Amino acid sequence: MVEKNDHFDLREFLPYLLNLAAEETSLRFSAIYRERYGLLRTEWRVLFHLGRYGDLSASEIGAMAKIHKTKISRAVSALERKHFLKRTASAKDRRREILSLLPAGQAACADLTAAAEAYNRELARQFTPEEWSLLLRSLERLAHLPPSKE
Amino acid sequence: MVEKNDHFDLREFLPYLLNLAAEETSLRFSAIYRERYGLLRTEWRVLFHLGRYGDLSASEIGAMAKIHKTKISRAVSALERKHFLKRTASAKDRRREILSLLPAGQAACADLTAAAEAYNRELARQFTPEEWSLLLRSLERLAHLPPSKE
DNA sequence: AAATAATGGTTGCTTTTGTAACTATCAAGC
DNA sequence: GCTTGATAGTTACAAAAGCAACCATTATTT
Repeated sequence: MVEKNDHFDLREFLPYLLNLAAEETSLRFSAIYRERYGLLRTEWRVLFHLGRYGDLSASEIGAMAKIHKTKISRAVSALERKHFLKRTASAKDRRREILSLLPAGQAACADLTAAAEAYNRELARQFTPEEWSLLLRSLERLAHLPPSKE
Repeated sequence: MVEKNDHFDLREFLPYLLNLAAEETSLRFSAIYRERYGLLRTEWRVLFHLGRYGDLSASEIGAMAKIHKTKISRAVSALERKHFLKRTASAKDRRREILSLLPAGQAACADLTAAAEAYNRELARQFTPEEWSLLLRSLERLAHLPPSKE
């Protein structure tokens, strides 16, 4: 494991570090929604968006969460099979489907949101409040999200 | 797009932000190694590790980069097909294969490493030096990497 | 020394994702 | 009103990843 003369280390390469950190932190949480409700990551995200922002169409969710429409389509089907949501054809535009959570979906969403908050707080404990908020803001910038107004 | 009364926003959820940022920053760089050399992400990582740390076995790379052995196995086969590396059976342990870069692999690795450095500098320009180094250290901590000694 | 366990690596099968083509509906131009 | 083009969503096919079973070899146990 002798190091070469070159100076550039993968551990200074931001995309690499981001991938490792993302994988590491996602893993433990994905175990929760997988074990409790048999959800996939995209399904959890769609569920969360519906619970958080109310009834939305598939493409609205896609725009907000940057998920491709085929992934959303499959996630919606899966959530429908679980009776977590229902579709309602829009009256004015019959191409669109309004998605709304059913009681089972709302319950799962509330449960998982609480778990997500707890997990987030646990992650935050590794940092000072200043480090934490700087970290979040830096990631927002890298993800090209509009800065949160808080 | 009316917000619910609840307070927790996905944009404060670290795993979500990490995934978005990772995807966003990986995308542009993956276009480079894909277009120039037809490499997949795992292949690029294996190539880089060999270029950076010298001859290694598959499982050594896997341990360093946290990549599963089947992914490595297939990446090594692909790199071998491209004549980017060769395998040498270890004398003392005939199960192990020492992987070493061939000239074509070294050239590709040097080229891509330079591109990675340039891209990294470009990303770093979005931050002050203090923010940048804090970001890297935070990600290392989240990824459970031993802190870099620099 | 034989049996058992552990390690390095590959392969086959299944699940998941990505890409592109497709249907259906709506919007715009002429 | 018809043609063209855009949008919402689904589906089919291909690429990639995950998982488990599988050789071959080495280490360990008795």
